[in-house]
Amino acid sequence: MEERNLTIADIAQELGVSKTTVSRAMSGKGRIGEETRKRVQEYVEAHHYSPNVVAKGLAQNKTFNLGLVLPGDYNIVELPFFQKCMMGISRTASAAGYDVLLSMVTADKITQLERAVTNRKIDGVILTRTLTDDAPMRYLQENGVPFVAIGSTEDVRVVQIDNDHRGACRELTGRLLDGGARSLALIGGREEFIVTRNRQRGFEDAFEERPDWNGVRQTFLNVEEGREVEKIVEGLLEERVGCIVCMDDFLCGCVLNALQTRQVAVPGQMQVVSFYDSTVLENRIPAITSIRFDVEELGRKACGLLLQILEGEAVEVRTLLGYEVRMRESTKRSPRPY
Amino acid sequence: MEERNLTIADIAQELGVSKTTVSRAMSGKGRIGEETRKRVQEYVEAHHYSPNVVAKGLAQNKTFNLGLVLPGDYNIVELPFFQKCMMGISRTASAAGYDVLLSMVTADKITQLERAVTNRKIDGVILTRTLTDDAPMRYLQENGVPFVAIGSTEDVRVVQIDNDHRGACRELTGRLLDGGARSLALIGGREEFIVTRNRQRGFEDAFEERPDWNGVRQTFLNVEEGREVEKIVEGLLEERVGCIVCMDDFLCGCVLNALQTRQVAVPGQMQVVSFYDSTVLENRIPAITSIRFDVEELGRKACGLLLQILEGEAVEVRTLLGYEVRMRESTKRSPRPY
DNA sequence: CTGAAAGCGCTTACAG
DNA sequence: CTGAAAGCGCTTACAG
Repeated sequence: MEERNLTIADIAQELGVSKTTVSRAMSGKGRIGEETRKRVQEYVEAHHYSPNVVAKGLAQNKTFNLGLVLPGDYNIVELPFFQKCMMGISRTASAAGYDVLLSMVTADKITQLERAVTNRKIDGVILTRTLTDDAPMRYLQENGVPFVAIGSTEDVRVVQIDNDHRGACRELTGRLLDGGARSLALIGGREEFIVTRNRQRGFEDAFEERPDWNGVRQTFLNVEEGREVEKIVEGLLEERVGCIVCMDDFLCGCVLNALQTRQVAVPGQMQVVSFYDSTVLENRIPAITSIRFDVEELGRKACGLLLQILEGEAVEVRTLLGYEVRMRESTKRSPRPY
Repeated sequence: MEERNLTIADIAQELGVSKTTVSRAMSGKGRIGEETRKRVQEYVEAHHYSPNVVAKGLAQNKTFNLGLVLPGDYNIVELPFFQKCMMGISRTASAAGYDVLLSMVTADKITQLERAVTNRKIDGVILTRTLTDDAPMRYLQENGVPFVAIGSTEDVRVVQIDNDHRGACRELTGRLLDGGARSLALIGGREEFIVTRNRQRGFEDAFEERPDWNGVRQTFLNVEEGREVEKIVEGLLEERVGCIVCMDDFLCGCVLNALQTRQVAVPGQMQVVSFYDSTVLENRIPAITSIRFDVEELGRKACGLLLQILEGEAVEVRTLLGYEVRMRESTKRSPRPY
């Protein structure tokens, strides 16, 4: 308890030096005698002194807080993503002496973010996803707040970091085509999420790379509910589509349910893949072919970028992280093709 | 941008009053002339002045930050709970002029929490779950940091708030028994989570209330993986158990998968219920009978309690929130009992 | 009702 | 290499 009230002035007095000296001994800035530094450091350690970061911040016009913007809407499938992101971010921040301040925003309300900025509680911000019409991003730009976006955006002024969703989807789709898929359907979520568009592009890239492929493909976007998926799947079965590509594990789960209800065997009668590998499908049988990203690493790097920016260092505007395609049972070449 | 640099001194000078007066006009503390106050307030609004909360904090020895402790381990089923909690907490905090600082802890590492406390970045803490051997809780107590725990604990000194898991499980189990269940099994997660124990107690309460009930019941705790569930279900089928009670939706999902694989009809041949209603099972067919809590409300109230404590108000040490039992198809009385 | 001054716990030119 | 002093942007006894 007592340590909590120990101040730099106490130490200075105790050691018979000035506050300036103590400050310098701790920060390492400014010239200071080796011996003096040691004396101070020993005292500090012995008494478990730790500086008041808030006061330090006030003097330096910094807060040592990073703002983390999280969507407040509930979408179960994305939750593991955000949690892992948070983990990576908060670890990296912690290691650099920063803490993470939370701002939850919804499509129409970014007041929590505004508060944090207005109250000067943060030095910079990490956005955890990008939208086509991105209110938080706009706000930060207008107010000159440094930030990095997890996700992609065409605005070349924003420092952004993302997994290569397009490349990943291109490769996965390519494998399906090369594996003999003749008719396939893509089911995706909201188009306002830029990641949705990138996945779609990757899907299409694969066809463009194979001009000789002749088959049928169709795309359903902005699909959000299980009911919609149900309808779509029903239609696809009538049209004898043989492969369903889902943009995320929630949609994939719905597709699997719909197929199960209708007694359609996977992969026997229908191949199914997901463009995102969360734990939602973990216990599914058969195991689902999908793409895996290292999300915690994404969080760590995003935070690292922001930290660099805050240090005044120049950073790459665009960072693209890798992916891993995991082929599993749901796309095993079917013994009796549909 | 300019507003961001506006200080109380600027306003004082501009208005020809002292900083003291400006400060008082804003805080409402201390006597001040109605006219002066109005002048200041008008200026403040016109120029979008907003005080530097950090400086204010330094002067008042407060931070206006609340620490939020979240588990860093990944458990998909609990994620919606924590997200909703966060939402409720951050909204309430925001409304009261506080921000939320994140600390992710794991079973063996609470360094992020320690950092936040040591750095004097927070005024109080909210714990989002309780454990039998709770390291974060112990740390906070030892360091005299005010906190409230979401969840229950026997330590009567800690301000705690929880949904009535025990009562909810008692009622749900009771309904199953009254509905004619003759042999049932309880499958639950880690015993170190106090919520697990409370659910188990509620389960047992129901039997004690019905001394005439004669049937078979068994309990499996510390079940964590799909494989384990598989084994258990297999055994239960051999023993002709007719009702499986799952402590959470993850376990329930595993149970359903196992039953499906073995072509066991729900509820026809087996009744299944879950003690926690997340969105994980949302699209399951049949719909699963379970218990529903208002988690965002839980977060709001927890935050409200902490805020009261910080204001020096006395609060109820123990708050118990309600629940809702949702009877669904998975427990419809079977037409041809097993 | 209002203000000058000291203080919150740090940092950092500036001078020595 | 070290220190006195001013400053970060607020609040708050104390005096008037």
